[in-house]
Amino acid sequence: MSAPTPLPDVSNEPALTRLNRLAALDEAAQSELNASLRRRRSAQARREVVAEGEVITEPLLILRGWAARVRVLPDGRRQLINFLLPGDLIGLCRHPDPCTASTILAITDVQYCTAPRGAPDAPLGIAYAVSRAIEEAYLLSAITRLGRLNAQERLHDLFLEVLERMQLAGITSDNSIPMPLTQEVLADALGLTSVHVNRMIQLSRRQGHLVLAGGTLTITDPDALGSMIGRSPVRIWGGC
Amino acid sequence: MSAPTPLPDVSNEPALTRLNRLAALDEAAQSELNASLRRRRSAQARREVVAEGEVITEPLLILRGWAARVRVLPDGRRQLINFLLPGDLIGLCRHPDPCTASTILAITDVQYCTAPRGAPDAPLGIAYAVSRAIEEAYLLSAITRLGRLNAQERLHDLFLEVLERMQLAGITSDNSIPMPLTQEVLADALGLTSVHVNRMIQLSRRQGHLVLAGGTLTITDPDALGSMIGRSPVRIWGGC
DNA sequence: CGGAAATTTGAGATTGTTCAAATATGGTGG
DNA sequence: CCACCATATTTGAACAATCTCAAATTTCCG
Repeated sequence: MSAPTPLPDVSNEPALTRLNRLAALDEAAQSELNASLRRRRSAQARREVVAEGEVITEPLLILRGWAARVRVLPDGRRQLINFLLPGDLIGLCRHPDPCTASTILAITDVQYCTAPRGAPDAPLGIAYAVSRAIEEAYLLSAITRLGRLNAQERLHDLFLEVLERMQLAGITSDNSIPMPLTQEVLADALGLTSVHVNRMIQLSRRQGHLVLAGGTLTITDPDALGSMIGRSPVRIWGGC
Repeated sequence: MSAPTPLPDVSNEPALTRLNRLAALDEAAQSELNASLRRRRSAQARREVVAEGEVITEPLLILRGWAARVRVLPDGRRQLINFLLPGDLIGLCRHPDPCTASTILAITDVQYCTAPRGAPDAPLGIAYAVSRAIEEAYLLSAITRLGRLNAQERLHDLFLEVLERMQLAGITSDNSIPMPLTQEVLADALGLTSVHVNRMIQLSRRQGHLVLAGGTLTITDPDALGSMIGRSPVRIWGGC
């Protein structure tokens, strides 16, 4: 009954699931990825994965956990620019890159590996390109979030973004996701105070928008919540 | 004494100045650009250059005036995501691009043209890549600006960004720039109210940080102002 | 069971908003 | 050159959102 060796195990590696959805990976890509996956490194929570100004020699692929691109002001104020989830890439610099003055910080314990080189036209390269484009779209969303949404809306918008991204990576299929973020970390991402984040979470709980307990976040009705703030999911193949 | 015909006239086209500084353009690139430049189109202030969701078939190059990428919420709130100045490119999509749900709005009258194709390794393609990278760096800055700076700091930070970019395009060499933006437009870029923007401008005037009158902005001491908010100019060749 | 970290609560201080009106400013036609 | 209009800036005062600072509580982990 023993079947021939199947394709490399993609079943439970969110990073593979995600890349595979961005562009159908061929066998070459799969095996390169699997080779990389085996040489995984890890970073402890609160440690820097890539320090500010450090020259990234190779792009990295997040496998497990949450990291974030963070910028710190001289007086200590801190802004989390974006979260990096399994399947996200770091330092994919297409060309001479103005060395982005930002640090990559492990929010939880993080596992990552070197992202195998992908020729621009190979499936892997296409997946990378799509990934970059998606990342940029989320950056634009973050600007609108911080500029024009109020505290509660910001919270909802961020939670919806994370849900959407987790679903893409196959980490969840329903409306629940792991939520290891401290209210303080959330505050630094939302441009708010942790005290105020706390109050907004409680408000949203009372209103039945979400359930947040025991490290799990459930969003009652993502579509309804999204339409309240004019949020449309980031589309993967929008044309262009 | 008549010299041989010089290279195409780059002397007073900010877009050429900028691209030429991002990557030394060879004669081929110069002449392609000049050909494009001659077929310039224009858009009136307050008109859309590219409507939301519209498929961009060709990348565009801004030649004169100010445009902005803008996102509008269902209830009318508006966020200007970034400004597009002479030499900036629109719709440089490297690959399948999640059709960015944002509109390009002409803030002033704008002249633009089709950006000539640039092979990835040709000088033009390199200039485009650097341009993209710079744009992304400014997006990250915008997130920090909106998330962690207060009203007056946001104003200063934005003004410094624009000054920096205008200098790169050779539009100004001192610390003065044209400032055609309405306080209302500034407010939409800064995530503030036009009333509050007004008050912050007056405050900065009183403190001697800037002079703003007659459509011209002068920043008294850019370096000093920048260091007050931990702002470091975006570097063009940061390694990587 | 302890202790450190995270969440929650309260009350007052700030910052930024809202609404409305007053005052420039710039461009246009006469 | 002036009067006039539309648009942009400026001002005031009340209000709302968010922050700050401290002090409980609760939760998590060993």
